[in-house]
Amino acid sequence: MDDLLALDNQICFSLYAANRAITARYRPLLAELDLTYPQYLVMLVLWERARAGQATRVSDLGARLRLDSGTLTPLLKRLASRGLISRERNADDERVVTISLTEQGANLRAQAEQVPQKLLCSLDIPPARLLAMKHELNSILRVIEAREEKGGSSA
Amino acid sequence: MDDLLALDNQICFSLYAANRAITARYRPLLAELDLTYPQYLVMLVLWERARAGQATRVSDLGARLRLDSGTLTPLLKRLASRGLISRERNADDERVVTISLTEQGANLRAQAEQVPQKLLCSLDIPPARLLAMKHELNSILRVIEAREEKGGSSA
DNA sequence: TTCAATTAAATTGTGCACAATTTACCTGTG
DNA sequence: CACAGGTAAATTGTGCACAATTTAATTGAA
Repeated sequence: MDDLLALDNQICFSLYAANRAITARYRPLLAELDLTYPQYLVMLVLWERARAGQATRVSDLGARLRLDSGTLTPLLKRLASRGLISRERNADDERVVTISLTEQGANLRAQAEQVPQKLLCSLDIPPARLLAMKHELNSILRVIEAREEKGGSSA
Repeated sequence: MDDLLALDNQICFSLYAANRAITARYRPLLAELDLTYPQYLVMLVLWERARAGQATRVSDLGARLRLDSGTLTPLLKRLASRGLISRERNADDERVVTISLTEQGANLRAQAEQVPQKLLCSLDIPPARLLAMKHELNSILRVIEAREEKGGSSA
């Protein structure tokens, strides 16, 4: 049975299933913050950049999370309507929208700090193993994204 | 810098990004078959079970792909409207819907056979490495799903 | 200066995911 | 038989992803 088409032989299915399973593990933890998983990722970037004193544009979030404005614009509007962030057109370049944390949004970080630890407990997998896996995934991601620039489907 | 909240320290983000990157690699290949990625997964299960002479219910697809009827019902309706599958209520248990391949759906397998090979080329990553990764992902998936049954967020 | 080309974000439209509810049907017990 | 309890799929509603187009602003030549 060396069937390349068998579901169990698709790496991508393992990735797809594992991703959804882990996201499902996050869900109850993030529900306490009233955030979805993509919203949580956006907040992580914003907290990080705020600490570094960097302003954040929609396109910065897009570059970091590999998401386009079609995904981000409505997501950011929802975060804004909840009072966690503000969205402002730049004065010197009206095309650009700058995203800033409100005080409430900045304060949410304290609660979020417990999420990674809780998730690790909830997974109950040796952290070293998760770390190794993360490196492997990142390295694969780099390969894929490198090829993307060269437009390339090989053969 | 041991900040657990840093985006780069979230395993889940690597998983999320890698999953989307690989799915994006599939997209042009599957577009030739006029299938989305989840539709492709459903077809894989159907081809596999048809070969084994097994009938397939909506819930079988759900169990295999970890998807519920909320996702599957509309997806299956789209496949049916394209003539790739048929959906029929069971005679002896009217709650159950059996999914069968049409001739057209069965024939599509021939074209799909080239997809895994093309994807491997397009990724240009040593297959052994992908295989190792798949095993690791599956093993993590098993741990998560085992805990799920016991309801369990640890501590 | 003028206007074609670019750029940033928003909009539109399709298709997942998934929670929650609903509908229809089956099964077992009294 | 009646009917409570459970099961299978469908429906409803929200929120991503992402392709494709649009809007508005900026830049850079000729």
